[in-house]
Amino acid sequence: MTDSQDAPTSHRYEEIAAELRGAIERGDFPEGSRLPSENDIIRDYDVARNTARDALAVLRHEGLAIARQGSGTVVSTRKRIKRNSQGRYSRTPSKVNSPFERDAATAGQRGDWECETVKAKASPEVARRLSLDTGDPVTQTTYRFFGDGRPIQVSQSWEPLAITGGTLIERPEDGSAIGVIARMDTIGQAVDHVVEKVTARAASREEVKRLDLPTRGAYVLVIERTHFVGDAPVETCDIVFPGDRYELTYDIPVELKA
Amino acid sequence: MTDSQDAPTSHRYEEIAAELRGAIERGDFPEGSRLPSENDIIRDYDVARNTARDALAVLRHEGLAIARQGSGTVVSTRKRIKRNSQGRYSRTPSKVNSPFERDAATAGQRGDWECETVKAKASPEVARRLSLDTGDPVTQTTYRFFGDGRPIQVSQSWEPLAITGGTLIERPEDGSAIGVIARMDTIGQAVDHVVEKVTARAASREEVKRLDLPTRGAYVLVIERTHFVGDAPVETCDIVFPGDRYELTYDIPVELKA
DNA sequence: TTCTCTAACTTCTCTAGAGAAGTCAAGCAG
DNA sequence: CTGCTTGACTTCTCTAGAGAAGTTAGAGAA
Repeated sequence: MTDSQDAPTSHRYEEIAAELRGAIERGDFPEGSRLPSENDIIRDYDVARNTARDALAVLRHEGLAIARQGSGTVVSTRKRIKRNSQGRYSRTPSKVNSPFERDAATAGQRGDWECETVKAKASPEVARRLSLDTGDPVTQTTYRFFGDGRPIQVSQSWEPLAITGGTLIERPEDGSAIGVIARMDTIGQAVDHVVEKVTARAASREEVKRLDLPTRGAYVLVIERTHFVGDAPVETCDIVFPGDRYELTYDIPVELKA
Repeated sequence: MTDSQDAPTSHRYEEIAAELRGAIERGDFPEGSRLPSENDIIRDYDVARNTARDALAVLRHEGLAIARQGSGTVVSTRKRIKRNSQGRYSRTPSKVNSPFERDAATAGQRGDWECETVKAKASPEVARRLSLDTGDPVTQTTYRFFGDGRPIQVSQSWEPLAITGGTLIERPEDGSAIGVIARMDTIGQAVDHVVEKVTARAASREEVKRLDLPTRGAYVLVIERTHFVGDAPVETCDIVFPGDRYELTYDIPVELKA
């Protein structure tokens, strides 16, 4: 629930942040417009540079503003991209677009992506998630997704070569089947459930670069996803989103009365 | 995936943060132990106070450390509490403990909670989520959950009085049935699915207080949950977790071949 | 027109302080 | 032994600068 009527504090940087926040919510600064610069705030409020920076940092952290060195601090979009698990994991996916493209279209954005596949050896973490031994061969695919040209999602997927090696779908971009479930079906692996673990954490330096996030204080949503055939994992994947830009929806059925 | 081998930077505060992070990972500072104070860092690294603070801020933001004014900065626990949707929404829940208590027990913690119910009028947001009109009467219940005595989850739930008013389960703490589904069953409302929307955002000042979070840079995971009988919502709820302390798991079935 | 350079911005990093506010243990008064 | 005060810590807020690094619009050259 939104509780933006925060109590007043006696701290100068909070006061300035609250004033700017109010101005943004009132519409004085529409999306994409420039907020007062550090020097403007220093002059207008008669404070030191660090205090002005702290005020802007509050707004940045709330996801209300984005700062770019040399360019200024602008009001960011507050619309979240909705990612729905419902209909995402289907045997018969759409032939014309991917779940990601549909999510982007729902948010009024043009979806686009790039990917790269390499053969690698399973790290201890990947081995654990795929029930392999460390060092076992896997295909590792790195994706980057763009919304209207700006990166909004990165992910990395691993599949055991013991399962896909030598088949038509050894590389995710090969073959005509779209999506892990349809691809695995073509080699007789019938995925029957998918597990998604959701966490939030600070963005790593690598993610800051790849997702074009602010250098200080950015956080991300991470989905650690695994496709299963019975108890056997056949694919695992890390999906990383900018924390303030996404909304993940899960629709959970409740079993009927016994 | 963990990528803690971040590239070196030419920034002093990042260097200091990297050294301290390394020391923590090496085990030099076990969980709960005190990190060097600002004054220690000023002396040891010959930097200004703000630079020392920036270094500690990096670790705080990563969830590696927690600062308390007057007391010091200590290494925090990195174990996440696992919240599993699997088995959470059941017609026949355990009689002896709640899902929350089981989650806490799995993390080796003693679970405890407090709650308070009032009658209220639906806000526009609550009305939208419950398909009511703004101002319609609802019961509003506020919960706070504790793990080993420390607050680790707060939530607020709303139910339309039009459904529960005058029944035995008008207030969630009344009656013998535990959980929304079992309670609704006793008045003939058969919940058949639950929708959970997961987002991450900066913690509000209110949440900082109620969850005992650091005053700067804290973020939370939020689940916006609604119980449905067919298309009709019968309960909606906001659940707020400290962002770096939880892991949410969803198990999604995949329909068999048609 | 198109390209390049420059000057005037912007944010980011950092120094060197000061005082407020909170914590905590030691020692003292009862 | 119990309760209170005191003092030595701690982090937090803020001042008043400086230079580095990145961006951008406009002037002038080709």
